[in-house]
Amino acid sequence: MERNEDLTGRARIRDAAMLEFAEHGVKGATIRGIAGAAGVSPALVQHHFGTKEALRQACDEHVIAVIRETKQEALDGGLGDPGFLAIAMRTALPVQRYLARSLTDGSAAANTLFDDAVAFSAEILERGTAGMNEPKTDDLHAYATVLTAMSVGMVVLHEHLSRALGADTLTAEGYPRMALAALEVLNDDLMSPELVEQARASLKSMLAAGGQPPTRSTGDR
Amino acid sequence: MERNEDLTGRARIRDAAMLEFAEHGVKGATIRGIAGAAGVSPALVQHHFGTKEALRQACDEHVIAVIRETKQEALDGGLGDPGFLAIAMRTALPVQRYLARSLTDGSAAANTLFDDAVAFSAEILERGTAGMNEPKTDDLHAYATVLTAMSVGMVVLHEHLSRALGADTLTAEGYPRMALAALEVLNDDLMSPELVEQARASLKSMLAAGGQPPTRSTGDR
DNA sequence: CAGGCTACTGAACATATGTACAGGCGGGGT
DNA sequence: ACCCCGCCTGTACATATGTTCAGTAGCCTG
Repeated sequence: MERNEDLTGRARIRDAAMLEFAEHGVKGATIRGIAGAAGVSPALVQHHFGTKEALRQACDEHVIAVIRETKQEALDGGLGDPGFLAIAMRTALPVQRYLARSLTDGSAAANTLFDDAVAFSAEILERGTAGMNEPKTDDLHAYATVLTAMSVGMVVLHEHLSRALGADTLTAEGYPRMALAALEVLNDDLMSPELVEQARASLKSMLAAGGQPPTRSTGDR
Repeated sequence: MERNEDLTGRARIRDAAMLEFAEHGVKGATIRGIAGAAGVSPALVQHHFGTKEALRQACDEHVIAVIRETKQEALDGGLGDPGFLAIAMRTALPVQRYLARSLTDGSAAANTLFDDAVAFSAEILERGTAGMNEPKTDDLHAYATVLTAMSVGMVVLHEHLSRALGADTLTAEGYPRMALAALEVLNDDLMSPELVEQARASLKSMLAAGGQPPTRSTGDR
């Protein structure tokens, strides 16, 4: 499996690279910095990935794989409370930060990922699945695009969101407060009242606890 | 005035720097690239700004000045249709792109600008000005923060928005379609129905014309 | 054990890039 | 006329950085 190999060498470098890329940008991150963060020599990075650009592509592919995996998992287990936002919560933090940076740094993977998210969002809105209403608009594609951009934008701006709210919105500490506000900002017609109330209750309990999401107790993994 | 001097040397460099910074990031942009784009020698950049970091700060200060000026202008002339979105539309395109990049590259100016936008948004929401309703929420600060992040996020992700919609959302070509969808995505309670209808009508006329905002009926092109 | 393969390292190299320096050009004041 | 001063340029230099190369250690296979 890929996972076994993941724990050794190559994967450590790739994970470190994702963090460094996210922190300093593709151009700002250095091979030496990545190697240092991974605890290996700079030459090993070249040995495994050859070039910096190839390393970047490896990160892209890994992110795509994780996202697809997470999406499938969410679809199987019935998509959670506020849809996309919940999915974003699940995916690993380094992946999110790398993706957020890639969206402004520019990468083919980020582009297709965004476009896929728009298509997925449009699909869900169209055939109102699980408490999702079909919005009354004459431009559903633009609707889905804007909705996606707003969701993704909250991840891209997580640093500023977190600073303004006083808690990291990418962790369970600041996430519920942000998500609750998002539920109020967005149009009520999007979700059925029951689903809204369910999501709100779930987020409020998360807010009170300040800890892990409550879905942990239902035991899916 | 400052404007006369703006046309010569120093200002050309600063404007070129904003574009280069926006395009390649602070780290990715090079002195030589900026000088080339401005049509001057790399040494002149040093002569005027001394160091790359100082040039960056000069860009920051200029952006802050432009934003403040635009905001004041918008406040005096009665803030336009959908509030912040309209303001964003007005500010010069290079400024927006530079700001969007700075928000993810990290800069003190971008941070304070975002925080100011949140405070301004909260202020408007609190004392419902000009058709703006006070939202029914028990966490107005988070509400204002999320609303601001969503608005700003649309600018930050303008490249992806534009690709998905097939038209540049930072120009009058793609903007109305995006703004119309945003009006539908956001909660109706935010603005009074009259203001919503007014904004929608204005945007639709802009969409039909596909040209400049209706405030200037002199059709060129 | 021999051989080879893979993970890994230190040193070296070429280029890109920020920065400093010395000087030229043109105008305005004495 | 002379000189000073701001705008501007070409060149040079030190460093950062991506990349290459030769070589070592461990391990598996024959």
